[in-house]
Amino acid sequence: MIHDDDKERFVQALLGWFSVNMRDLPWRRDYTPYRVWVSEIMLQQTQMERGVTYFNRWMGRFPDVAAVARAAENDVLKAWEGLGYYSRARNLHRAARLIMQEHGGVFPCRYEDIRALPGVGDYTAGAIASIAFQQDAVAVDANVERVFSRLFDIDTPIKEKENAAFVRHTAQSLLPRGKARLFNQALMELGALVCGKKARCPLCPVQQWCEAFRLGIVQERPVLTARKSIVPIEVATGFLVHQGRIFIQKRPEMGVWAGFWEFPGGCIEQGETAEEAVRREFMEETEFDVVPREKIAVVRHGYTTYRATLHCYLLELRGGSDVPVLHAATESRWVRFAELDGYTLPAGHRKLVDMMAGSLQWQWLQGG
DNA sequence: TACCCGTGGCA
DNA sequence: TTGCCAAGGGT
Repeated sequence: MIHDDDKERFVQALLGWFSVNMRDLPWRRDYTPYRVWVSEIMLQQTQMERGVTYFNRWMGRFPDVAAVARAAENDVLKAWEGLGYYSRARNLHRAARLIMQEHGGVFPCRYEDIRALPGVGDYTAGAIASIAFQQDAVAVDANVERVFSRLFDIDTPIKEKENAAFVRHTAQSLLPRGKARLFNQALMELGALVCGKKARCPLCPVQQWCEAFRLGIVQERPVLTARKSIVPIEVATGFLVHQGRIFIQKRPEMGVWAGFWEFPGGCIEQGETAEEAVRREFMEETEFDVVPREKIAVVRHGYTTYRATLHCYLLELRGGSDVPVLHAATESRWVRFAELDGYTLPAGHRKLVDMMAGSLQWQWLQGG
């Protein structure tokens, strides 16, 4: 428990710990609004190490808001390829153009204006306002919720509305004026480095205020709500090769991987072999009559609530036209292997391309 | 308000 | 292998 007359000591312990243990991250070099914004969007639901890799590459490509606004959406998505949750990239792009048009190219500093940007919710608005502009705003993410669920031994699901409100209110009451940049980051850093899923209580600077620690039930907090279970699926897909070129199609603008390019394919149904499935899927999606010549790879990858196993084939046209009738795409192309680099693909399909590119056996295909 | 939206690391 | 989940937001 943190009593009113104890708040200052708690904050000092937390900030003192942070000043010693904060990680050296690229966006902590200088807290320009643009860099803070991009880092916050990139880190949503993303592991730190991957975020850093994409962040550095992104800054090389888009050094400022204007550079993002100037870019075509395809180039923005290409820079985001492999990171997932691609609406983040689309919203970043929209927001950049909005900042150029509505804010004269200057990143807005008013909380309401930041919050109004597409892709910016309560957490991100608070993070940008506090970290970039030193405003006294809270930034409650899953780290902070976990830390508070233990400090205050919250014994009901942390995602419940009342609990979220309590965490937000409590964070606000603890927030030291003028130090929100440090305080918010310290709380999140504590959740990431010490008070993680597996708690490392001996390292904790605020252990003496932790109710769950006192009760010996740290590992029972936070109380989680049931997640949607992961569904394993078997998928058939592959390279349809014709005159040295590979068939790709562009996915619809709605749903998963909106607007991404892909190789046709789909789920293997009950009682069906992978070869039968890939033939059926090509027929349904393109009206191509294809024949599998060879199995070229098995790729595993997860997305949203699925864990997919991709059975990948080298396919040929059995006959007829090389002009598809598209039923699951807005556009299609026949491209050389090397040209695939320029298209934005779902991670599983990109993985397949990378595997083929790295294999001596398929050099003839790459030369085509 | 549930549900959708990706991905790879880790135990 | 399988489940869990990492600096959430939009609808």
